[in-house]
Amino acid sequence: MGGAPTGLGVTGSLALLRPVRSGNAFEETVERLLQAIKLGVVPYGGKLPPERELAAQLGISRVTLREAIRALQDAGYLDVRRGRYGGAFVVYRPPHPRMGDLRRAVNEMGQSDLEDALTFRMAVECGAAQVLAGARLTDAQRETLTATLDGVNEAAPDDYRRKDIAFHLAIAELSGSPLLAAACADARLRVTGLLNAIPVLRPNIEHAAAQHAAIAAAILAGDPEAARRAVAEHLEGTAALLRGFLA
Amino acid sequence: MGGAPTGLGVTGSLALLRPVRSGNAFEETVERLLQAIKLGVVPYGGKLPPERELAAQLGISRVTLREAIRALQDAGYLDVRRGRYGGAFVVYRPPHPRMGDLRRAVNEMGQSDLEDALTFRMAVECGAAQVLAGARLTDAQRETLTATLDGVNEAAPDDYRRKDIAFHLAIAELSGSPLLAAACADARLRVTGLLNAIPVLRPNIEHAAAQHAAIAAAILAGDPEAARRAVAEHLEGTAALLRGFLA
DNA sequence: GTCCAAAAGTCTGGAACCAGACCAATGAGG
DNA sequence: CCTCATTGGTCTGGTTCCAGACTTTTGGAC
Repeated sequence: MGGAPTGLGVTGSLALLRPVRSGNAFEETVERLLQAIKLGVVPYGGKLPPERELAAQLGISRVTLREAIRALQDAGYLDVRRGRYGGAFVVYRPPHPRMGDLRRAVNEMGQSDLEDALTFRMAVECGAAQVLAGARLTDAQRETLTATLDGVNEAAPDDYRRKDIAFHLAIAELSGSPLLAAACADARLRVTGLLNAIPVLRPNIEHAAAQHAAIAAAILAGDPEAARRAVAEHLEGTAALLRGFLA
Repeated sequence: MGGAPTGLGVTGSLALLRPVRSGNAFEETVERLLQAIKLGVVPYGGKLPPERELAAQLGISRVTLREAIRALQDAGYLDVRRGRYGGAFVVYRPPHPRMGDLRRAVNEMGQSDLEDALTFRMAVECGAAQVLAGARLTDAQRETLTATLDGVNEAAPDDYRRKDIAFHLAIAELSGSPLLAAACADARLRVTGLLNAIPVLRPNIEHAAAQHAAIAAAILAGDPEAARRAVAEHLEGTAALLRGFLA
């Protein structure tokens, strides 16, 4: 095997020579909007930004955006009204989750993709918590953290997921690294569909609440190691649950 | 402003409604290939994969890939030869670094960008090492790790950076999470320009070698905590050096 | 010297996507 | 009731990008 020098070999080339484009602009857009709806970024009854504005934000043409909106309209997620004060309104309530949905959702995703997403999330969220705990926090930062923590604890069941997301993302954003925050958001997105299929039960909430409190406490106490461990423990729980549903 | 309900507010919508396409396929491809060359994924004298294969990996058409290759050829990075045993060969050597270059490079980058990149790198590389140390390693994985470690230690000065990158990326890729590997590669890319501007001196190499050895040992011993700490210590060194050059 | 496989180079038709101009509907406010 | 700003709906021409078939060059193997 003379051949050309292979450099780092497979190592590195896998990461660097990965696909440049995620794929089809239309499908990608549908997926994004669907995530925004299911995550509650745009709540029930809420309105998407005007087409021209949204198209600019997403970096696509209005035509492509409209196709995506049309698809979601046909699928019953959106109600589009024209005229002033019109727009694309969210007409979708997340169904109350059942364990059967979860099993289906987990198996829809490939096993390797699930493992990838869980590993990635574990790494970046632990990293964010550790960084944040190691930083000198301002009063405003401390307040934001406790406020979002309170938000989860006081959330109505229908709002629980949204508040939970807000707490996790707050840690990421407070870390002060936009790159790290984006990575955490991305990681969360990849498991959102699955987490949404987990019923929100009182014991789970209480369990999670204790872990959330531990995370916040460790961060506020400035103990990076404890913060990292607390996040790891928290995420390990849901990760194990999801893994358990693999065929 | 009555308006529509805003959901998670800025949090989340920033991440969700970000651009779907990174931009122009051609430019994106040029950038990628350039990174691969500068990172040493394809070393001096080495050959890029055949066009058809590479196009498939990058998820673009051969036409677009060829345009990118042509641009790099014109810019003097590649030498393209046809016929069997032909291909696109790397004709580029990173210039020998001087401290003046480093100062300039650091200040070219914004302070916040530098801080962001360093934080991000710290988080994801620590995460990767921790994950890898916590996994049950196959013999092949162990061998890959020790082989890349030996690679750094035996590297000629001109080749040191490449081998160093190979070692760091090997840890990321062995973690088994493509997402995490991509994040580590991305993080490394953001500081490559700076690291390349640091002269490779014997004391630095010996210091780094000891830290590399500690990292590998912790991973092979299956001690996630030690692995994480070893990586943190290793990265903290260069991070402090770079921070010292801020205006 | 001839053959052949592997690689770059070329061409074509079509699909996806875009930018921008223009049309149509809607409902609050005068 | 009328006006008008705002929003979705439509159309047109052009650019980018793609999939695949085909051609040419090259150098090792026989």
